[in-house]
Amino acid sequence: MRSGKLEVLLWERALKPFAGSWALPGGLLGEDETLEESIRRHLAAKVDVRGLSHLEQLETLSAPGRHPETRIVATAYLGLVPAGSDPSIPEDTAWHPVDDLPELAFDHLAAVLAARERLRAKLSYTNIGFALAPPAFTIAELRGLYRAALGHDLSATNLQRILLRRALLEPTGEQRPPGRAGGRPATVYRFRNPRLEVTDQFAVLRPPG
Amino acid sequence: MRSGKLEVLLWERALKPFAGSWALPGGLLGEDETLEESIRRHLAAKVDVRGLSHLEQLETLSAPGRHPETRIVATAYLGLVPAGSDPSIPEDTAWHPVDDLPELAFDHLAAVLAARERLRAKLSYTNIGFALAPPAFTIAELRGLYRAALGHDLSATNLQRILLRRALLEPTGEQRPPGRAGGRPATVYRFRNPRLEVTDQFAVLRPPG
DNA sequence: TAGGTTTGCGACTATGAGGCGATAACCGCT
DNA sequence: AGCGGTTATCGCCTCATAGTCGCAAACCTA
Repeated sequence: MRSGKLEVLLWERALKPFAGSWALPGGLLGEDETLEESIRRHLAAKVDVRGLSHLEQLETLSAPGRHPETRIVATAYLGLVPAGSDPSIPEDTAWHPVDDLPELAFDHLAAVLAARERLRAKLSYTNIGFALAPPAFTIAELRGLYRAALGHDLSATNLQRILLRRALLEPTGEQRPPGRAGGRPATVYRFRNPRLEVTDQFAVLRPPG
Repeated sequence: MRSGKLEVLLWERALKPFAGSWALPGGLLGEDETLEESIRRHLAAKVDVRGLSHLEQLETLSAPGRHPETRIVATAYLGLVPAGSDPSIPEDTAWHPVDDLPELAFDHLAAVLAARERLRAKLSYTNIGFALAPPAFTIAELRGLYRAALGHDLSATNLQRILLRRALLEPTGEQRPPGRAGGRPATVYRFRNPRLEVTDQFAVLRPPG
């Protein structure tokens, strides 16, 4: 989450094939590592992986022609970084809004779209917001994150009640002072559990109206 | 679904490694095929794949030691066959109840458990029942399938209303005559759409009481 | 025709999402 | 100090849907 938008870290390819196109970070699987270890290893070459708040497997892409030269089967992962953390990234990488992507190499567009779908679905029935949110936040700030990730607006009242009822949030005890225009100070919350947790409620978060 | 239980087709390994253990059907990915094509090809060697009512990718298993001799990364798929269809299978394969599995080769137990979880979850928010049910059925029969797949009982009244409200079922117009003991004849239903369809309702089907 | 059995359906309850307005708690300005 | 403006929070209401219960429908056998 950067400046109110859901963004993805892309890497500009210098070599053929797809030179000049943007690609997801990744690389070849080593002899003695799992896929997740491999993802973390390749990602560590680009960003500080300690900032990674969540990592989960998506689907495996296997179309024979997906790489124009050799046969490569790729497994896509969804990795999340909390909002506000601004890790330094190399020259050849950049954040791109998911809603306004450049031309992507290979079938990486499918992977990005699958990732967004997975994220949207899990926002409704898990506590995956913890991976998107900073350590502490107000309801209004959290609403902004959910709005950007879900792609539609939602009621702050409703969001607060749902997350509190599911016991996913807890107040830190602190308050956020109001801005210039005044207003009641907002209570600061944090996610109770910093690991993925599935709710027994499956109700989707809907747009108002 | 066989005799009221959720079962999985396994293949008894003759060769090492894991000789004598049971394994999921499958095989190596060919040079010019997708994973799904490969699954269908290997499956065709065991059963009539035309009976396959659903096929979807699960997760990709990549632990370096999962094969004791070579390095093999495997992608697990969930395939479903409608109840009542009894395809002929070779000598070295057999159906095993998912709740009472023999010793499985490699990490195939993890794949089977993941498949069962995926199926249970999708029964609640998709029409995946179509892949488990025969072409036509009564509510009581469908309830039996759901009970076996979900692992718990559920109310026939509730199941009927939910599936009808979501417009997943439609009556065929026929009726099933009652058995020996009598009783009101049951209306026969079928699934409206023979392809996977995600409901906007995410409520989980709960056990009674 | 009486009694038993299974299915179907309508009425009721419970729960949680979503909407709306009142109130709380701050600001800046007069 | 008082007042209008602003933002956050909370309580109450409505609505949709899941789940429960019991009765009526429609069949059987004796």
